[in-house]
Amino acid sequence: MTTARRAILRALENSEDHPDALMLHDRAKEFDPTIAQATVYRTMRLLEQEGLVEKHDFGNGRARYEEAEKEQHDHLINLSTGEIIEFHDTDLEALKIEIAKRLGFDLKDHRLELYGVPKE
Amino acid sequence: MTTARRAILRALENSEDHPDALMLHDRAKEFDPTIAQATVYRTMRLLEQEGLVEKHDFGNGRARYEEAEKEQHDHLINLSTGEIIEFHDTDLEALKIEIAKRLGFDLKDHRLELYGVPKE
DNA sequence: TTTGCACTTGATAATCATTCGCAATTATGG
DNA sequence: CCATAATTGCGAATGATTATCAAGTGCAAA
Repeated sequence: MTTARRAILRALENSEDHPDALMLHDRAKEFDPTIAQATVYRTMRLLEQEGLVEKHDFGNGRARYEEAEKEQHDHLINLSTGEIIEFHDTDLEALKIEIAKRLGFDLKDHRLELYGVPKE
Repeated sequence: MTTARRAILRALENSEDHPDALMLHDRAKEFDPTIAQATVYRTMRLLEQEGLVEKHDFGNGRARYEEAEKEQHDHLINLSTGEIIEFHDTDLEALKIEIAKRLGFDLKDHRLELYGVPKE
């Protein structure tokens, strides 16, 4: 456990949005001003492998991260603002597993993103 | 409508898998040996904007394409082989729309990928 | 507390998919 | 056919991410 990693972890914990590597770098610099961008990438990869972080691609070319301990959820992206909304639906979870089973597979992972605009 | 575009379209029509830009380039060379990689990218971007092609990211760093006229479907990726299986589920479609509505959004687009391994 | 040493780091170069710039070529309307 | 606009091929540029490598750091054993 090093200074750099502590800084990145704190930056991540303080982030309610789903930051990308650049945002994390900026935020981590507050705790360790000399931290390098490469260290952020290395640490996020490490945390992802450890299962402590989830990496997402919301389609803007760079990966977004969030802590992984939370209960299972999916994302709705507000196309008007870019805001990311988390949601959970039990029926949906069950249906995903059911569909995979029907096709002859054990579901190992999945990814669902809804893209929408505010009603009316 | 140029030679290059005809070659790319034919390559795409002949592809049942979900080819990436490199695969399309190789296949299109069969019809137009001098075609450039950049032309494939340009053409795919064009076709996507026209709504004739769908672009997917199955998590291997490069985009995969498929014709867009087909009926709505999602994808299940076989983690053991990389094979991509298309499926459609009416309940799932309805549920996506319903969830977006519940959150106050009109669903404009969505992306669902299931990753699984063959049962037992 | 030192020391040893494996693990990290910062800086920078390398990679990989994709996009750009531009001169040369081709499609197309008249 | 001709003129103009659109498209191509090539190679360079881009942007996110990863690799390299010498220097620095955490930490367990002495």
